[in-house]
Amino acid sequence: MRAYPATLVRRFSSLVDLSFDDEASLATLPFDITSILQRQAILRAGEPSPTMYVILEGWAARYGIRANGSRRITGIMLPGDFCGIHALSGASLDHNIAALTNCKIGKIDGTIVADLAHASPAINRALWRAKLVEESILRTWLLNSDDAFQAVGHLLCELHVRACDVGLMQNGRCYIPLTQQDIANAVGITNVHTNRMLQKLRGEGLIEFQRGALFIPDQDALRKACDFTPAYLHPLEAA
Amino acid sequence: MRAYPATLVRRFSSLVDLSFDDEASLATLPFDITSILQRQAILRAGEPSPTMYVILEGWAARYGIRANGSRRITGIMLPGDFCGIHALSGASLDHNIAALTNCKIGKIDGTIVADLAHASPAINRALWRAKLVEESILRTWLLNSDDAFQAVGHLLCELHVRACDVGLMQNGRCYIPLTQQDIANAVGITNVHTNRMLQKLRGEGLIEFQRGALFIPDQDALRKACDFTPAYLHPLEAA
DNA sequence: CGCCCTTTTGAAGAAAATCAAGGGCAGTGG
DNA sequence: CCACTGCCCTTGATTTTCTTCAAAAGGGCG
Repeated sequence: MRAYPATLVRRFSSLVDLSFDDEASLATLPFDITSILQRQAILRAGEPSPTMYVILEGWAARYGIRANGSRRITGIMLPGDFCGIHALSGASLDHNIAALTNCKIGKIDGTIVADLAHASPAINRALWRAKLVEESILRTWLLNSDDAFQAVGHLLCELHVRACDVGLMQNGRCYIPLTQQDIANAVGITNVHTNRMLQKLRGEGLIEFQRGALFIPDQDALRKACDFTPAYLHPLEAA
Repeated sequence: MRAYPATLVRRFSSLVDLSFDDEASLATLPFDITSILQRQAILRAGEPSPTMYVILEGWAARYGIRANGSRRITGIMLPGDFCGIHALSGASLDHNIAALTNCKIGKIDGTIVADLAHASPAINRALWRAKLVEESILRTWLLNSDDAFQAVGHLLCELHVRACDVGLMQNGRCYIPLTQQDIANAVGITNVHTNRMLQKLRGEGLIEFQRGALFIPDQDALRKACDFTPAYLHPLEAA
């Protein structure tokens, strides 16, 4: 049995230096835990929910649907990631969020978070930084979207680092619960082409990736091949 | 001679309902006006500037440089747009910002903005919403990046709406100071292909676009062809 | 006029999509 | 225990989209 508030504290701690009071506020933040089954919706576009959500367990994805019905994933969410920061500003969501695996998510009253942010500069900063990291990830996806090989490798680098950050790594391996179709939807290519890029990455000895289990034999080599630098994921260290 | 603070008030008003006090605070916000020449840098990646900037006149672009030296524009900025919201959270910028035209920008002490946001819920919300609109634009670019024709048309729709919003329209025409190379860098295709997509858009009677002057004869037709809906640019109306 | 920058055009080649089919693996049910 | 099913991964052949390379045409400006 994990203490879920720790997920929240760990995430905030990775973004800012928290005071004892801040930690206490976060640790005692009241939230309802909801279970979501794999491939089910967490939030739908247009919902003006006054609630903030935190992923406590499992993986989720933000995605949009194109006119032709195809789907594009625009973000991956891991334990500790927020969704619904838009709730703080009363905006409505413009994309969908669905569970990639079975998930447990915490629902938090948005006004409580807003009050907390108002009371604590550090928590306010953390929320901004979390959003800025999301934005950096989006810009990075755009930057890499020109070269499928690089984009696939870069995505795996990103997910590897983020999974590692939240303790999802065992023996240098982590389980990435994305099908090749999911990766295709995230990178903006077809599943067939994704398969070929993965084979190329495997063929060059840059990754081992089977049944979701990702192992990166030589991190520097992969990062160099994919032009990946992790700084944008860690604003605290960078500053 | 324009009253530049009006630019700021107009922008905030488009994001939230401002009280008289809020308007007064914004209108009297002290900022230094700096002129930037076309194609010159406004901010460079890595600068941990404690300053917030507002575009007062002219157009600017956010961009990143890839390992191979090529450039990708990840955002266009018009008068009233902020850059340096990251300053509020002490983060450093992970991309570059350069002037597309001669610009006038206002430099504002980040701590003053932070204080203002702390004192006024509406201003705080406005800053969040501004960032959320930026994020929506990024997600939309990702969503459209699979089809060059649609992406080019969609970008023109976006810029048309945004230019209109800030009063840059005359007789249904607006001047968009992007070269075809710029559009190519924004959409993630080559300038040659951009040229052909523009010709296709012209050939289908969807746009008139010469020397930067954009006219859209039938807005519905273009929007339908490019799967464009402007809601994401106007969070206030949407809510 | 001559220069520079941008747009346009053409032809060839690379990258990725599409279409279609087969193969592996886990779960289900007889 | 085995056949069946569904989902995902893999492969091959073909077509489309986009890039690359190269060159010419157009406009603004000294």
